[in-house]
Amino acid sequence: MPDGLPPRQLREIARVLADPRRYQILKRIAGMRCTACADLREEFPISAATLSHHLRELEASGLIEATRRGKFVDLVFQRTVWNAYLAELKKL
Amino acid sequence: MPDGLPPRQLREIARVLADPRRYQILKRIAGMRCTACADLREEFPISAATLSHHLRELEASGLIEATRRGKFVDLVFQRTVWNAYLAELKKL
DNA sequence: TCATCATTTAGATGGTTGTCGAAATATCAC
DNA sequence: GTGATATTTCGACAACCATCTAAATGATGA
Repeated sequence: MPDGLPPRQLREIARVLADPRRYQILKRIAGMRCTACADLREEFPISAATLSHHLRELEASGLIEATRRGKFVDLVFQRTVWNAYLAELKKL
Repeated sequence: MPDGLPPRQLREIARVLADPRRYQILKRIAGMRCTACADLREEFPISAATLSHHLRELEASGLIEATRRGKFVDLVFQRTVWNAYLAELKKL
């Protein structure tokens, strides 16, 4: 088992998780791989700018990875990071 | 196994956990039962008013219970709620 | 190149919240 | 009661943040 996440990242994740909409978006990405932001916009009543903002935060926290695929963006949940976060919370 | 926590409480917990100082305070309470706010004030450079504010939020989220004991306040970590929260996160 | 679609950036705004000092309340010791 | 100590409430302020619109960038296809 490698070391846990650095404190900085732990704080980032907790902060990112605090917004309900962002958490929903994360759940959706974790549930099925997303190939475009537009997929998400169909499910959440949110502007493109706001969605982009949330995705940037989620990526900065390490919970997702976003790679461009032509016009679209490929969003994949980083389960390893998620599990490391859960492991940290479990210590408490 | 009883039902999970209601969505409102899940959101509350996530929000409460997002503040680093509050998370530290929670860790301290979880680590050892606190019999006074003053115990915490010795460890964290924080005003009494701010500490009171954080404790109120922690209690409102259900993560701790606070009962008055004379001049002091007895703070106990609610591990059942914590475990329920972890169980919820684990679903993702 | 041009039109179009997907996404990001810039800038603004309204709401939330962590923080404090000061005043109020609660409880105990005398 | 009086005073001392512990905690809460009040009121205010600064910082942060989710959100939007509008404009810019990236990428495709004709």
